[in-house]
Amino acid sequence: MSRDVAEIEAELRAKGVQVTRQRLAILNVLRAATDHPRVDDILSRARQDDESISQATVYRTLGALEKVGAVLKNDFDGTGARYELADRAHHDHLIDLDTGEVIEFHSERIEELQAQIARELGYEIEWHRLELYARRSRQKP
Amino acid sequence: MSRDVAEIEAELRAKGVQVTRQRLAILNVLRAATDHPRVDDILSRARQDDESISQATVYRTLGALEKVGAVLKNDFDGTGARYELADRAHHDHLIDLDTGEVIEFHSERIEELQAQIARELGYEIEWHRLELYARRSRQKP
DNA sequence: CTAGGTGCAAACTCTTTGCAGCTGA
DNA sequence: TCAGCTGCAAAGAGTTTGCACCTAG
Repeated sequence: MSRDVAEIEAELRAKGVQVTRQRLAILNVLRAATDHPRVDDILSRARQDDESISQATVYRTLGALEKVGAVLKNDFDGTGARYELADRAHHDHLIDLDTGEVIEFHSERIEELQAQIARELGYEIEWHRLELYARRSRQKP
Repeated sequence: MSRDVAEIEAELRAKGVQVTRQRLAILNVLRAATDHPRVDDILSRARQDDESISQATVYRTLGALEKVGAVLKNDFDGTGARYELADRAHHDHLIDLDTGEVIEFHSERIEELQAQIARELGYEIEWHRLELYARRSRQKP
């Protein structure tokens, strides 16, 4: 998976989304990120590329990219949005309560159970959010 | 489950939490609620009981109650916190994207799978959040 | 009596928006 | 060219906090 930015760029154009210098800088930041950066992090990282980019543009760009499904928005700790590129397979998150580290995982079985539960309630899932807040297990001391 | 407010009150006292007139009003609001009210809703409902209660008190009370595990905080749509009494068995939420209605459900199988996944990653779950955003299934038309 | 709670209003954080100028296709 | 994007600064929405007074236990 994990497309490179040129590919993402082409897809955005195909969807009629303008790809500007600023948007490219933001996409590059997300492409390079191994964490799930917050808006301010994205802004400061993008500024290393493009000195003049503004906070408003970052918000507007992330909003636009989210709308076309190019990025995913999260808010693990309720202190503001965190973003990631939506270019890989679907996954959920486990958040290390001590370090804040975010680990991605996927369980087809859980996905199926969710769909089944929704179906039984008369619903079809549009999307879902599963976050596990956890601590490292104690190893034998 | 579903304890009445007098019981909750006693437990709070046992935990060293002062139970004031205002806190009681808020607990009664949550006890009576069938939805997952936002802070402003809780404030206005509580004011029917106690005219003078302030917004700051609602925020501080909900914070205090959450800290001792008496209430649960949610934020389904990212537009602010919603609260519910933590007096029933654990459950997750399905949010109707068209009506905003919140349906509670529980799956022991999903809980187990979550714990298993965490274990495999070397973690122990402290708590988790599972939200299904869904629409009513099409019936045969 | 007094540690802790309350009301009020100001302050804060995160996010959105109006506007005039800029720019990608 | 010109619809759409951008920077700036101001405005919003939700939440927190300092302070003087009040009150549960």
